Amino acid sequence: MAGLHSSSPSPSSTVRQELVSSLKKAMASAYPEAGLSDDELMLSITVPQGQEWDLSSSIAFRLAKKLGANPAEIAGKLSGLMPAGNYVASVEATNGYLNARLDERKYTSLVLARIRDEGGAYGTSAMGEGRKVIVESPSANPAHPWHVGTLRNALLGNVVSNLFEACSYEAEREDYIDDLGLQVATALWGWINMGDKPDKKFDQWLGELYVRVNREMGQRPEVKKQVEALNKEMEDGVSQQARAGREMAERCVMAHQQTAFDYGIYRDVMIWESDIVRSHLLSKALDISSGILEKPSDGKYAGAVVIKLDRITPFAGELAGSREDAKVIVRSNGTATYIGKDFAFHAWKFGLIDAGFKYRKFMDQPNGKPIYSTAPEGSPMQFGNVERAINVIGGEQAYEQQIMRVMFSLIGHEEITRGLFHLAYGRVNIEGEKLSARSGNWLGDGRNYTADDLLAEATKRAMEIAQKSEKITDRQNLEHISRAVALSAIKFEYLKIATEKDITFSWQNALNFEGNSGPYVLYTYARAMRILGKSASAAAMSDSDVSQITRGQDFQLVKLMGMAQDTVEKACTELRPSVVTDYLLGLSSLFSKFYETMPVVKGGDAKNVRLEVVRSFTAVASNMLSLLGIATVSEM
RNA sequence: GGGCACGUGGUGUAGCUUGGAUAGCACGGCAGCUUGCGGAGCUGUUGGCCGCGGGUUCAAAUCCCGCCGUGCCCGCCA
Repeated sequence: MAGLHSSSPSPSSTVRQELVSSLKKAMASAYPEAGLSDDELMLSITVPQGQEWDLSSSIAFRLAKKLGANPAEIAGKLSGLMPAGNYVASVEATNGYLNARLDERKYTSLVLARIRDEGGAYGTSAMGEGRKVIVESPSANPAHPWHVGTLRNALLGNVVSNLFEACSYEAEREDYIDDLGLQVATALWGWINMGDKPDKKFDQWLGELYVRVNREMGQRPEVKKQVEALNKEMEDGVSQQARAGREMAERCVMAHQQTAFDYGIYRDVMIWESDIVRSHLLSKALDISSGILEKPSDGKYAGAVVIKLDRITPFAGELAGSREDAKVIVRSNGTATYIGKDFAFHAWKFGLIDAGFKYRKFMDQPNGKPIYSTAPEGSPMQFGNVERAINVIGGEQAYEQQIMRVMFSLIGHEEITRGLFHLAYGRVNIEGEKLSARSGNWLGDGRNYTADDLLAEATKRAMEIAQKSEKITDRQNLEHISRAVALSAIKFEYLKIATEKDITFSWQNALNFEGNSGPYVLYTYARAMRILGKSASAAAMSDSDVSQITRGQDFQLVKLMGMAQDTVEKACTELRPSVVTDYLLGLSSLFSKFYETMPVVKGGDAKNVRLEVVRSFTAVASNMLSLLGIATVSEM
């Protein structure tokens, strides 16, 4: 049976290792003085673009520099000293490159056997064994629905967590709920004073109310004053207003969770801002950082607790870009600023201070696991206390995140600075306009720029196409299929764009199901499933069947399938979901070319091995898709 | 004023961390491919001073320096 994780090196890295040791031997014999490390050898190996060779090393160029010799000559000499190995069939020198050809039969056997044996675990890694990481996402304001920008955060957080888990880390999916602050006070003022009753999904209703109150505040200064007063009252945690605010926020978060569930996004724990305040985490954080803080008795910052920026800039020169000379941690009225609270919160995450949080079950999730939540009354549980934390937060907050990291260094906890990573993602704009929850430009004409409306629109579009499909035998299942296709389109569209880049949202792109898209990958998968369905026999492939593998599209596909684990490790290390989308597009495209040119069911002697390649493709594609939170369909 | 991020065919993008042999892919345009395992596909074609200028190197989209453009940030808001 397949284990939960693969503990062996990938087929691809197995053959690269083989090439490295062969290179090493050749160099030891020809150029004992070269002194290149294994890492340098490994890094010199690439997969060449052309189809002629399978692996290539540029190490001769590096050696040439060291020895003052001609690269072509060196490569020629080395290749003469590199005999065929287990998987590497031959090595030749071309223009200074060392080009290796794999034994396609042996290598195909290796890859196909690994996929067959490991099944759902194929592509996973033991890289993070025994390590725990917190992923904080999406931390949406509980005053309005998820808009198309919030969705980017939620999808990124989900995939990054999946990647960590695929690499054997324990990932704690955590959502920070800011139920205090002006945005909640604003919505609460509307809830109390405008007398409306919720007549639609609560977050949508509340968001529309929130926009109206913001307009009201712009016109009536007294409303603004009342909202600010409400904001202060909420912070005490015990007043009627504070309880009303929490209750409203909880209803909004429940509605957010409905959206999350629709998108197949789950989490482990919610940490509420009001519980952080209640826990007096701040004073504990101030205790451990007193050495770097000051409380000026006069001047601009009189009565506040601040950190002087000249303490920080020697460690992070880029923070010199401030007009101010200090950052306020605690306001003169005694309440913490955003940075203050976040610093305290992260001291808790890393186990530096104990919050004494109490937790209760917040709600059940469709994946069968409950979400826990901090709460005024509850029981202690084990959350937090990690050595690594990823904050999925918009790039516009880079400055504050950076200050926080430097603060940990300054109080002697360099390891926290190293373990804390800000996964900064680019903005999601709508038609060149900055998306703003407050202004209400997420409210569209007919369809809103919300995660809910996006999914509804995409599902509608998928349904239109599915209804025309003659391939869907299970007509009862149209709804399910359309939903899956729609989700694949949306998720893929977001995740394929490099995290740091800004996105301009357009309905046309969001509803495009062709080309480099999720539906394209699903379509390819469905065709593969059809081929498997057409061949009744699932006879195991034999050694003689492998001899039918050619050096054409079949072997190209096998080679790419051999790189699944490398892809997952790279995506996890670099926190880049687009590494996985790229891989899937390449895989699907190669598979399409493969079945277009090489008959499977009518493949004659090659039928068995080609069927095994098709089976393997479905396994690899489905494993990689599930990392992106995308479910497959067997017909569409 | 300063800081950070981004700049790749008409459009959207991959590659940049770790320099390497013709810069991948999609959309759009044009021309084809279904009595074949599924046309949400496949094939061919069109289109690129990799923002600009220097530098390092045998070799630069990739590294360094300087510009330019766009976005974001520099609050006792979050």
